[in-house]
Amino acid sequence: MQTTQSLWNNSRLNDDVAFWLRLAEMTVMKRVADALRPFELRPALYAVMVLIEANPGRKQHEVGEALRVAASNLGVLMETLARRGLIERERTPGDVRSYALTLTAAGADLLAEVKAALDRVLADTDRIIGDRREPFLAVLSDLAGHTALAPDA
Amino acid sequence: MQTTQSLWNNSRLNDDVAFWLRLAEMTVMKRVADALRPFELRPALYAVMVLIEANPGRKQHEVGEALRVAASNLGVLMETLARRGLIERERTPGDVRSYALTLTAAGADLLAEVKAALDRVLADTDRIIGDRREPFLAVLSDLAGHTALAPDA
DNA sequence: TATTGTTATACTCTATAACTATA
DNA sequence: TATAGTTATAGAGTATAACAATA
Repeated sequence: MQTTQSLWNNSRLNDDVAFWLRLAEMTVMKRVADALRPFELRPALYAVMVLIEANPGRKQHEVGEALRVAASNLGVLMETLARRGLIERERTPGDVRSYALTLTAAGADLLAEVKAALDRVLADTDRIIGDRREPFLAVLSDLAGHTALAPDA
Repeated sequence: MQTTQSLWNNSRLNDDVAFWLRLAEMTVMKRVADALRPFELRPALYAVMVLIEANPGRKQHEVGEALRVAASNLGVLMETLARRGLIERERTPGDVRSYALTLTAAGADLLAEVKAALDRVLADTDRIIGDRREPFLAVLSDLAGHTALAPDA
């Protein structure tokens, strides 16, 4: 049955970057979400943990900017991770309003496990991408506005 | 301020296709959603209309498969479009259970307007992608499993 | 038995506004 | 005045299961 094939071939969507971007993102993120589920983590929570691990002591709104998560939504994510004992929030000395975010030992341990599990899933997508990885990432970064990589100088 | 830059550079996410895919998709689809809002359409509704226009008479579950939208959710979308008089659902002669989907004249008129508005937005992303368009679309298609393009022969 | 489509419900992520407290 | 973070609420999309009607 090649029903869906002809549907796409007849459609303007076949040439539409936006919707192929959407389909590809859905497919990949679904795999990521499935890999995270056994750890009771969702993509947003995992991304927060990775960023905190790589940048300990950062403030909440800094993590939010990097991940494009609104401050209001990030607060809930942080509360979830803190309540599970995976991250720690300490008031910064300089500014009492903000937190310094770090992973707890339990958080670091869990993250190591998660990364291993996720690597198996992402290895699959890496294989699909093959040697097109670098130019592909470049386009994605450009489309994302690469504000997270190269802010207006 | 280059706060977010260092956050990404220190992070494993910097090399992670899944999350760059997510950021790029969010950025582009936000523009699409903004362009559709004046017409009181959402991305999912627009995609349905385009697919019906290009493939008149198709059944509901066929459109759902092409767009990767579950039948349960697609029914609501169709009801929305039908109630606005943008699509028409006629029972197929061969199978009383299924619908033959077509755009109404009003639906076709609206879609033409929407496409013009959307072209202006997508032209912007096209400019960013430049001559990398073809290989970029190829990777996206591969990641999406290209089941919508080349079903198991 | 399998398929087409519907209904209901829950979950995830995002967006917005109003708010407190501090700088 | 501006910033850091919280709370509440709404919206869009997805996922699942149970269901009726038909093939």
